[in-house]
Amino acid sequence: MPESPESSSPLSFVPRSYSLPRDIPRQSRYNFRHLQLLRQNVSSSPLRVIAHLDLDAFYAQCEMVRLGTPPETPLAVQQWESLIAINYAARPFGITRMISAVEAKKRCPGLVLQHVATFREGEGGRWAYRDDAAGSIRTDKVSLDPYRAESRKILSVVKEDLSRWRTRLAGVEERGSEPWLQPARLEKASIDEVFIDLSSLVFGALLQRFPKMRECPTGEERTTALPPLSAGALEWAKECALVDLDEQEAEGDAPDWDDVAMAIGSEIVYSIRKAVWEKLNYTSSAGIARNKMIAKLGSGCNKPNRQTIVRNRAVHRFLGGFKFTKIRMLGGKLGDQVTALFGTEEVSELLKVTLDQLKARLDDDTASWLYGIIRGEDNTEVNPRTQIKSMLSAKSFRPSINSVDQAEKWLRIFVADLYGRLVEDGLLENRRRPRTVTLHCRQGAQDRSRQLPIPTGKTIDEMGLLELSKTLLGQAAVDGRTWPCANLSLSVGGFEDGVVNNRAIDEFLVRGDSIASMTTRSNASATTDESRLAEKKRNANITSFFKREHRSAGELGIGELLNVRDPPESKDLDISGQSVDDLDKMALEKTEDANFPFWEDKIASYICNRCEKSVPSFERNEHEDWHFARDLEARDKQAAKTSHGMQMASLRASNDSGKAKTRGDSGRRGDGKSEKGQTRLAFG
DNA sequence: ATGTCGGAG
DNA sequence: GGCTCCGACAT
Repeated sequence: MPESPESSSPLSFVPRSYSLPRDIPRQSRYNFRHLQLLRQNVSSSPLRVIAHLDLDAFYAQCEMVRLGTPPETPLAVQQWESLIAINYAARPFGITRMISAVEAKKRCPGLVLQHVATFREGEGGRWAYRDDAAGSIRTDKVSLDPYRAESRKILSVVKEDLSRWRTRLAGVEERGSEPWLQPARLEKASIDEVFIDLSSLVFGALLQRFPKMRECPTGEERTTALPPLSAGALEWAKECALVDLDEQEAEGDAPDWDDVAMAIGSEIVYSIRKAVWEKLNYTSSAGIARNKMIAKLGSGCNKPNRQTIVRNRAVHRFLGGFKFTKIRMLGGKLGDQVTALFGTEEVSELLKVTLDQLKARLDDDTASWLYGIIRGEDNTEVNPRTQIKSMLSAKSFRPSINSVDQAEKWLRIFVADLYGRLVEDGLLENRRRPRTVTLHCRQGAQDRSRQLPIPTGKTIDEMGLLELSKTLLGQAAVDGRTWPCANLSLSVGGFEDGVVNNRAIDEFLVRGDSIASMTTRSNASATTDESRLAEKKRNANITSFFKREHRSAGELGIGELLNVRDPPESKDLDISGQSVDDLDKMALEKTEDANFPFWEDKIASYICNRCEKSVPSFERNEHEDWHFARDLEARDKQAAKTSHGMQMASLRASNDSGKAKTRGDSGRRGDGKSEKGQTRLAFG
């Protein structure tokens, strides 16, 4: 039952206190280099913290908010005679997605049934909520615009809260220059889901709350272990949705910094969910873990309105309890194939299969990926792409339609739909425009499509799009084989950015790039001299940025830049604990500039013994950290490869022969080609 | 560059 | 089941 995160029970999901060691210190598995990787959201960092945030029964909540129905009122969203979303109040009545509206009403007479908004033939291309929509399948087309609009609002609240965190953790006002603390990275995964890479914020919080962590050594010393934590250092609130630890781990054991990182991540996520609830009245669920795959599984574990933390020490037990078909990419034919090949759907069973056995039956890439993924390995990046790549407006016809005339009526509606969305996307401001328009139609099992370039230089308007789509329809219908048509759709794609001045782009590259993305890029394109050069250049830019920042920060006194202050939200969220004493004490310790992680004041250069390039000494730490990150990535490079193609290749190949093969150059290995079977991280 | 296919949410 | 969105591959 939806309720405010706050009202559910005060301060759930949030650790009660952090503290520094007071009993027997225990060596951390992590060192200062690992800590530094966190700063740039490097995906191979063993301290990484990823959140997956998922709105509960999203379409249903949108209607609850729009109609103002209370959380305890059962409500379902209807599309023609079927249901596409059911709120949590309705679920106890046995209402599921695949029963009919009539059946639902029988099971729960008090159910509020709200039909989705629709476009209607001859009504000016405007969607509306209509009482008679359910019976108007012949004249109406579903519109998801209201949900897209809510999705955008929610996303902006999430962003706002994340940026509030960054500001607080950075500890200085933004002054128009690059902040030293990277923003959290956000990936919109679908209309109701986002991934957030919280690593950089967690880094900021660690430095803020644990001054010891700022005493970052230089050079070889950077592999010095992080300060130890004592057994009672981290006390989780008892309501915390913590996944149980693996068998060989005990709650009584001293936590390590990855646990602290998760706790901080959880706190940030809690504050985001709270903001979304308070500002927009939506409840959400979340998973917090070291990568996207686990975070995503976690967010589904305690719905609705709960967040689930999967600590690194809990990953194996957590995953062991799942069917592997729940893992992304294994929900389809690849999953079926694996099930058939190994006679099980359980992760715990599949864990017994060796890598070689997997490789005997799947192509190498798929086998390695599968081997890693069921062991909790997933280094895929949180991809900040926010830009839509294509837009599609479609309608299924039952019964089918039979003429160009009928089809053209729908084209008008498609065009109105797409045009409205293009405007939202920035068409009018000339920020973005599509290059192509495509028409698809289906006749029986036969799919066909026709595509045309959108004339460049001319403004795109509804008339123009309609003309193009009519042309396409004409092309598709020449042989008459398109009728009867069961499905028609129009899409635009190949978006290009409008005119932006070059200086802005330049600046964006410098500002937006991180060591993480540089590393990724260099993996993607086998490292050429050019790319190496480009990397170095960016690296230099980043370094010089920090030097700049150092100087301006120097005016304030370096102590201020990273000064200790109250943990954000500490009052609201009751985190504090006794750690304040420790923090105060540590704050008094004078921190030397040389101890700061990101800069040094030397001018000489040295030759890196890894890549044999000359590197200015002041870049040495970054440079070595960069190699370190690459080494980590190289270890599970296979796992990091995404897999859509692998699936297809593997499936296709397995249809031909017994064993799947990778084709083309997709099997190319990077320079980290690494030993077979050596895909696990040393940490985690 | 265009068309086809299939996966996922 | 309908509606999107995406990416790989073939041509």
